[in-house]
Amino acid sequence: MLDAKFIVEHAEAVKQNCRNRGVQADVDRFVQLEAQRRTKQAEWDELNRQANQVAKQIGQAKEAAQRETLKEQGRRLREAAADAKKTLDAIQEEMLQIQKQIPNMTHPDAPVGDASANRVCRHGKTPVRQFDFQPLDHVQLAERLDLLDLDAGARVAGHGFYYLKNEAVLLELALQRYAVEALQKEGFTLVITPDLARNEILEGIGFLPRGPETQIYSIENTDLSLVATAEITLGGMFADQILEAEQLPIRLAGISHCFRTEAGAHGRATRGIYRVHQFTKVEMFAFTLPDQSDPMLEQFCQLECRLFDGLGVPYRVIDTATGDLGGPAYRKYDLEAWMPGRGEWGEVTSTSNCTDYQARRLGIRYRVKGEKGTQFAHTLNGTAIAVSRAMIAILENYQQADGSVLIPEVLRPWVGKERIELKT
RNA sequence: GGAGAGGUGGCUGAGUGGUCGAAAGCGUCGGUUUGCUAAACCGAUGAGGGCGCUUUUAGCCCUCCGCAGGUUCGAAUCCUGUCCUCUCCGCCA
Repeated sequence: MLDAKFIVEHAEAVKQNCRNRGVQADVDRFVQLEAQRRTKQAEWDELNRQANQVAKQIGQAKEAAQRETLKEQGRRLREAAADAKKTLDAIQEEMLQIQKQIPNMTHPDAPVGDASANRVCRHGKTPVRQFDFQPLDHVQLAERLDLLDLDAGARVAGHGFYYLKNEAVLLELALQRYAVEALQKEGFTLVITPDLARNEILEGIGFLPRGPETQIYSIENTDLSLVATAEITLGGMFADQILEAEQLPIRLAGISHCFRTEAGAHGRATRGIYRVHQFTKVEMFAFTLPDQSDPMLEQFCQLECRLFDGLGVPYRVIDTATGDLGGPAYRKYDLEAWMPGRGEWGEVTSTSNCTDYQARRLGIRYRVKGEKGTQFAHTLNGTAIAVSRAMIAILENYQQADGSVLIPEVLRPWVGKERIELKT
């Protein structure tokens, strides 16, 4: 969420930003409501002040008759105050609805336009491999190597679910271990988060748990949902907390399962485990001071690059265009890995600087010693490893002419072998 | 799941209808003292919003004692709901 005062004072910039991002939000109405809110707020304050004054007099009044008169007066004032409050609440509710639709402001260097304006800003160290045979996609590979059971997944839980088998299980664990150890060396605090969270937290991060378009599975008769990413639970860790400035930045590396309904995504890249309802992800998250968030985004992006360079997977880095940014993001980089079987680049990581947009909703603040008041922290998130997609990239890039798949060297200590052989 | 206790400021913790945004202690910050440090002493020290001022500094008002409602002229205090924490019992990986 943007600050209400900021919206009012920079209405034109906010409107332009909405246009750049292709978002409809009635900024003018918001500005108008803010003026009304102030008036009503003043009215409510004044009525309360009077009522408080009367209440004090009653405490001191000696005569019963005088007390009764004052009581009546107090009653009327409280009623009037309640009315004013009702109007005030209605105004604030309408403002909140608009405010929630307004996306974050955008980094001046982010390309302006829709998804076609996305800018490739760099490539990984590993070159795209030229095959001297027809490469298979991960589904074919997994079938031949007995790594995946999509049929059983569908039978048990429906389309979009899957069983990992044999070396794929080891690969999943190895990828987690690889990411987690790398991040620990970088000084991240390791955490395993809940896989469920309160809807209030989801909303604070910027997910909508309800509605026809929702990506979120919710738990019936509770206010809980399955998390779509550990970003939710990591960001929620400090909800309503006041941090000390010297604690920042705080960097967390969290493991969670991720659950997504993928509503409306049928028919598009649905083959295999590219788009699934459940996967495991190692996620980076940071809470920073405002002037630390830009460099932190670069750091997150570099860490993602290093992880995929280490895996020996070819990738490119996308500086996401305004029209393709999610609401909370100020700037976002995606890593897209080359997936030979699919014959296209596929998103494997995503890192965003959300500035204070999430922190304002979640109440994540910091205090500077010696200064009055508190400020909202900045939050950033970034994928270290999304296991299912990383696994596709590895299987497809490391496949051999004889049908086997080499294990990336960095993962061999955990997989315990250097090659996945065809079963005979 | 059952029974009980409890959620108050950065922390500990007092406060059972009015003068309580809230004692006290700790912590933190500033000052005095001091060769330095410590101790001691003095002072300051919650958040959000509004008015005012606008060069700065004051000043004033409202809201907030987990959260949401209710009773009342008046609620941290009484009532209801809810969330959370702790203890004991049960169950269980």
